[in-house]
Amino acid sequence: MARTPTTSDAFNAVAEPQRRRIIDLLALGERSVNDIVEALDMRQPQVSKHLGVLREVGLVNVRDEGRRRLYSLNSEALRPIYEWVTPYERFWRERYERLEELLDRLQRQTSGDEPEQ
Amino acid sequence: MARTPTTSDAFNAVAEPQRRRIIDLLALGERSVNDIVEALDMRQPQVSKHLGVLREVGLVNVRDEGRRRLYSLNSEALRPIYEWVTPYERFWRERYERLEELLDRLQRQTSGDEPEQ
DNA sequence: CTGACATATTCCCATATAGGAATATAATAT
DNA sequence: ATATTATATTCCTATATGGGAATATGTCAG
Repeated sequence: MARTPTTSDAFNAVAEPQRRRIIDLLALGERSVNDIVEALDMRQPQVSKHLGVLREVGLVNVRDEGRRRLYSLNSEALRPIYEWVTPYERFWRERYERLEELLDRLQRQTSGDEPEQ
Repeated sequence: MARTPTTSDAFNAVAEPQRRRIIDLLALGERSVNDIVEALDMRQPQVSKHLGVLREVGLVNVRDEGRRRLYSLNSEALRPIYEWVTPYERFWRERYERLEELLDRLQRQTSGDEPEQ
């Protein structure tokens, strides 16, 4: 079998850095293809292709306005990623808290009986 | 150019569903390759290969114990994903809150002057 | 209708998968 | 030393990618 296709889910669609840039831009509001091309300094065909992938996994919506096509973000589609990764946050947070506590203890332990330098 | 390599960052490493399963398992604690093979019902070589990718992007640590190799999760490496996706949560949360508010208003509006059925 | 603008599609290619199968390497036990 | 167990690596193949370049499609203006 080959690698999981980019269009198979949000995880794969978002793995490509350029597509994350597009998403980050669309977070600011609706944009035409050309807006994206200029803002991100990419070639038009590649932007269209990336948008195609994003559309296929439901990450963006499209709306026709004259001869332009306005793309907007559908943030809901990011939810599976958010929900998968969020539980892991407690691991490094806990570690951080333990570190803080440790530093605190060291601080108290050394204050007063150590000559400052 | 080809697709962004799986070993280029956590985003790409994690795009593969089997690798997420491995991560989810390691979240429970250190595991040997064979533990993973059995728990996830995968072939040993594929597990080793997936672990290689995860190792390369720093998502797991290894420790030798006799003839076994114990892999553990390094959740810190998930942080870039967490930090990228988290800001988007407010989008759907806001939408949800607006919906709640709307339902609340409708509730108040209809209560009392509508025959129950 | 024609030209100009906006977007999508097609063709090409180098590259990298993920899994299967087989085998290599490593460590331990006897 | 040899067998056994645990893990890694190699070779294979079908498949898909992302970018470049060129072109097709669509839509408006005059």
